[in-house]
Amino acid sequence: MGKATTSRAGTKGVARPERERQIVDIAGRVFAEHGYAGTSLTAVAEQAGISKPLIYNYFGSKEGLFSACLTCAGEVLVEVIERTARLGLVGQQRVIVTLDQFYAALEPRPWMWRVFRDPTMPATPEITAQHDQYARRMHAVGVEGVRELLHLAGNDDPLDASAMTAAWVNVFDALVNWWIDHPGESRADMTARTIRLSGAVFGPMESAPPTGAALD
Amino acid sequence: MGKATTSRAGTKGVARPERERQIVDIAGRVFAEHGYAGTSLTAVAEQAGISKPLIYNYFGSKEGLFSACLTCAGEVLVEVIERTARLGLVGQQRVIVTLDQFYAALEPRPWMWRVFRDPTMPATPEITAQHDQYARRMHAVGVEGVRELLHLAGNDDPLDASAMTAAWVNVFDALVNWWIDHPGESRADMTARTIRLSGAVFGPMESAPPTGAALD
DNA sequence: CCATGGTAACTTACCCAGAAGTCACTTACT
DNA sequence: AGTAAGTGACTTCTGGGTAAGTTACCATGG
Repeated sequence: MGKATTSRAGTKGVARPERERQIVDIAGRVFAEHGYAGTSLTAVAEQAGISKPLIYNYFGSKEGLFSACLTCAGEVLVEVIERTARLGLVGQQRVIVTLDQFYAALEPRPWMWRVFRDPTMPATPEITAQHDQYARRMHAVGVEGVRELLHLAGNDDPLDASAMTAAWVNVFDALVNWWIDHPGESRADMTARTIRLSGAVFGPMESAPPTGAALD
Repeated sequence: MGKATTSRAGTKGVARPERERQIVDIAGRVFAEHGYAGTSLTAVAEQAGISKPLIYNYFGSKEGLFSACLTCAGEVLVEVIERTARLGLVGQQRVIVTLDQFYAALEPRPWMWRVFRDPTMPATPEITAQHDQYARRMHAVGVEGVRELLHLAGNDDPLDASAMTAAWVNVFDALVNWWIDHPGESRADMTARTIRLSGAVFGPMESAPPTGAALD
């Protein structure tokens, strides 16, 4: 017969790396929904079906857990934007292809975007430095495209380029969040929508950009 | 001689309505900087030079205080966007004038925008309902302008209009936040910048829109 | 084929700082 | 004297973080 104690301690047969991935994925979802400041690790542990100390065992602190989520998000997002930039597309085509690639990257883990842009993330030097590193790389790619666009309009003001880059990033933000709020829409739906909206703003394109499976 | 007790209780000659306005203004700043979840009323009381119980006396709870800030922000923002819409401008002119009016409204209290868009605001029915009410009114005005623009491009898809409205709101968000992060720029600077950027995207305008003191 | 011990995966039960919220009280103005 | 403005000092509770222990798995030696 079993002991009188009904302790549920002991391994469940899940290896550390796999468990870490699972915790990061669930924590990312919760951070994205409530923000870093509004998230309690007790809630994360509950949703993951484990106990709080295991999180501390693996990640050291709440901030450490957030840092792991941020790394996951930052690596993916930077990779997408830098790879897309290397395609050498310009103007409208570049916008559409970049968004299409973002949708593809975010499809499995939409929380990454909101975690990366969480305004309540801890203001410690470590997190700030980590975020800045990714943000700078993304901003560099964005500002390069924007400067090109502004130059065509005869504008070389660096502050204008900075403001416009911020605006563009927020357009991405809006479309990604709109997508998260409309779970019925597939990635292909969103890309088609992006093309229609872009056409309404900039006018129609000369040639269709390469999207979807053509690049994945 | 004074008593041995150096109690600092007693009125300071500030009437309740004035004190309430002052508390809302300071709380708004703190909420905007750290988010609702990251803000402690002790810190707010400290910055206001009063004690915490006075806040509870006047606002009942942390949520009540946030609600007061939200009311302040919502009323102002809705008023601006609805009043501007009534001017009957269209397209590029409408965008520029609306932004110009937003800058003017936010100049004295820039925190209003961030409080209105705080992702960590309490998820209680009261706050949610209050925020939704303002958000719906603003969205309605925005979607009307966007639908018109899309209709000119031969697009009447309501989901497209919804997504594009979200994108536009976030462009506003980006420019307002950019402004908050660049305190050296005056409202006139920002409006001039808006006009340059709008021209680069849409092409130059036929006639100059009425901005600045012309409408205030 | 079984005991035995080492280790990795896990949990229960706790500590403690800080923040929400309250009570009884004090002071100043009219 | 009455009332509005205001506070010090509490209670309560949540949430980050920890100490110490429990259970399962897996290697070895008999």
